[in-house]
Amino acid sequence: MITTRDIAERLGISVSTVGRALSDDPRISEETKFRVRQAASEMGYVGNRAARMMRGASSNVVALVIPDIRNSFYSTIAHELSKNMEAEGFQLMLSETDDDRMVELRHLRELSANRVAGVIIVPTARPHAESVKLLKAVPHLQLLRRHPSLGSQWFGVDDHEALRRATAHLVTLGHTRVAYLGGPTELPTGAERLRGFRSALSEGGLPDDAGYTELGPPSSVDHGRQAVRRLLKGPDAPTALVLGSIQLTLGVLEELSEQGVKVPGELSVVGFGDEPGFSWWGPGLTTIGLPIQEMATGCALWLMRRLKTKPVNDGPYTSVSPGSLVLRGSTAPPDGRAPSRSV
Amino acid sequence: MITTRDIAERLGISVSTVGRALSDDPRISEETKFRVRQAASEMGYVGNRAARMMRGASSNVVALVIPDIRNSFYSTIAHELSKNMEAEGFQLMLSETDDDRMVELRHLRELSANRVAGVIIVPTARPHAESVKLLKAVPHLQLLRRHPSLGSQWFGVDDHEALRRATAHLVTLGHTRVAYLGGPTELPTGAERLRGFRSALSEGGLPDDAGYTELGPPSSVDHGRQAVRRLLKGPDAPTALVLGSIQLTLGVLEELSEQGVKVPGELSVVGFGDEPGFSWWGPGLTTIGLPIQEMATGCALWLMRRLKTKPVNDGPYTSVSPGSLVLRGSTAPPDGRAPSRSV
DNA sequence: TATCATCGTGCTAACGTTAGCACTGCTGGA
DNA sequence: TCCAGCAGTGCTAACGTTAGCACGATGATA
Repeated sequence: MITTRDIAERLGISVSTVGRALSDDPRISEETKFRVRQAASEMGYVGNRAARMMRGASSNVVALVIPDIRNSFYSTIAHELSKNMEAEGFQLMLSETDDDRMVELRHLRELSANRVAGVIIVPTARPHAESVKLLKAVPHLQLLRRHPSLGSQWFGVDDHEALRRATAHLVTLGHTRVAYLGGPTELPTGAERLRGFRSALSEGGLPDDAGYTELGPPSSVDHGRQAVRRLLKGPDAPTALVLGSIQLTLGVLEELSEQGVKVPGELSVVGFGDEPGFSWWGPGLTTIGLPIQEMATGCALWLMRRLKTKPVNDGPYTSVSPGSLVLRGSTAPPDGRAPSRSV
Repeated sequence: MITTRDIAERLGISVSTVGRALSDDPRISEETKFRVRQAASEMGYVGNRAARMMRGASSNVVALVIPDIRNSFYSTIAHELSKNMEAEGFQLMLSETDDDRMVELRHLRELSANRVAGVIIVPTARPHAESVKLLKAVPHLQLLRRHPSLGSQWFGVDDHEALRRATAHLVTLGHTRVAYLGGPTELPTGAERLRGFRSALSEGGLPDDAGYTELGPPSSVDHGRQAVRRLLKGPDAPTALVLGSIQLTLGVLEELSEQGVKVPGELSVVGFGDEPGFSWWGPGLTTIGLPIQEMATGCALWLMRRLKTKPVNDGPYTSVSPGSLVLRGSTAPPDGRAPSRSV
């Protein structure tokens, strides 16, 4: 690897001059700068950020810690972040936790060792104590999920309100046997979504738990398939279903397609998220749309500002986006008056 | 930030001893090791990889340079890589080029400055000369696309064969007006896929270009929609369509759904890739399945081995996976004898 | 008793870069 | 004529870690 020293020796000048020329220091004459740049380019010099960091410069790497990049929700987040940060000269480190707190911890250790400038994290349900410690030493931001021990910088969705609206839509249509399939209440988002679901039921004068609630691993397509199979069994099967996770929605849609369940005739469905394919699924999936891009851009801007300016305004910051109900064909009154169609 | 020096001072020993204790050097007594580890843990010491790198250690970061992480093909790749590398103690840096060679160059500059240990890249059509230079200074691996100047380490799909088979399937069904919609021939993959398409037509005794070929930006869902709109206009519209990119496929499916085109009655369709949703689109999309996981794992293993062992076996290496045709309901003979259904 | 290997530890230099200070000529004002 | 000021450059130290060498103490061997 070529160093400033190599350039200095070749030009017969000092390393200081080379360094200053390369950083466009006004004290260096234009002629010297030109010669240095010329030589640097010819010799293929690339500055060593590790060395620069040793002199106190901060890294230009921001880490994104998420459960699974294959979840298109997170890949959209990653894309938006990457785009915004590239413009500011930052690079993105990607760490997948698979919702495993020990994997999360291992990643955070590595990220700390690499002295990343900042971390955007979708934390696991109960982060390890050491993870908390490591995160606290770095500017960080929680995304979607929120764990009290990780501070109050948080960007997320109003999960309660989103699920409340989705469920209210079904209740208004006249459904009384409404099921919910979502993530475990161990996750703050899971708890909030379930709460929203129940609020809507209560407001509609329905019992807030009639045994139509299935909770489980939120990132498992397979679990979605199995759970919906269980829900639809039996004489008192629900006439409507609200979902609380993208991956579960994918599984449910696959299963309903395969079983040929008539939607919305036999079952009305409200999905979670708005993936490519949701619009052409059966009669079109009514779903809870999430402002992913806006959130990601918000995160990026917040963190960039936080990293550029000294830690001035590090007070609590939360940004809550509402989510919106996208109405398509998969919801109708329970008696099936609306056109019903097998999927 | 806590350093080995802080630990040394607190324990009244030298930094050398601390360093050795932390790296489990056999020369240090167990008692000292214990005290050092204790102190390090208490004080929240995290080794500084930048400093370690200055002493010649290599970084533990591998970069993945791709057009767009939202493309689920690439997110699957990223996931598999990340998983495999985490197990070996490596971290993943994510760089999106958006198929822009200048963005690609900027990323490669940053990656070089950060002294990444290796790079896995899906190169743009014509990488910048400086990009080539930068890549050559680092162990790297081309994925999917292959540019001659970037060396001969390459993992990819047999695009020619995949498209040939897909097209042959349609020709065998009796289609004579078969259209292709894919990426530009500027991209090696685009060229190969088009060649495969034409091979199948020739083998079936059909003219290998009857004006049913549309090439364009392969990552643009919108372009897919527009292109299929153009293709279906006019009296001699094709009766079958083969696709050569995932994003284009997504666009085409959306457009066909919206326009209510009968598939496979009016048009038989073979998609590219196998996304969630392809199975429930209309009658089920017949599509070209890609061995994404296998490829990603192959890449990861190759690069890990390359990074662990000294640059011994750096000869040309290519791995070609075939791809497989997934038969579903979207293809049928052109006269529409098969059950036709509007999507 | 003298010599020597062994164990555990300390000192120092080096990695590449940058910031502070020092130095050399030169110009211009007193 | 002398000195202040300035432009342009060089020297040196420092960042945190690690490897090479050196050192003192202990126990074993001749």
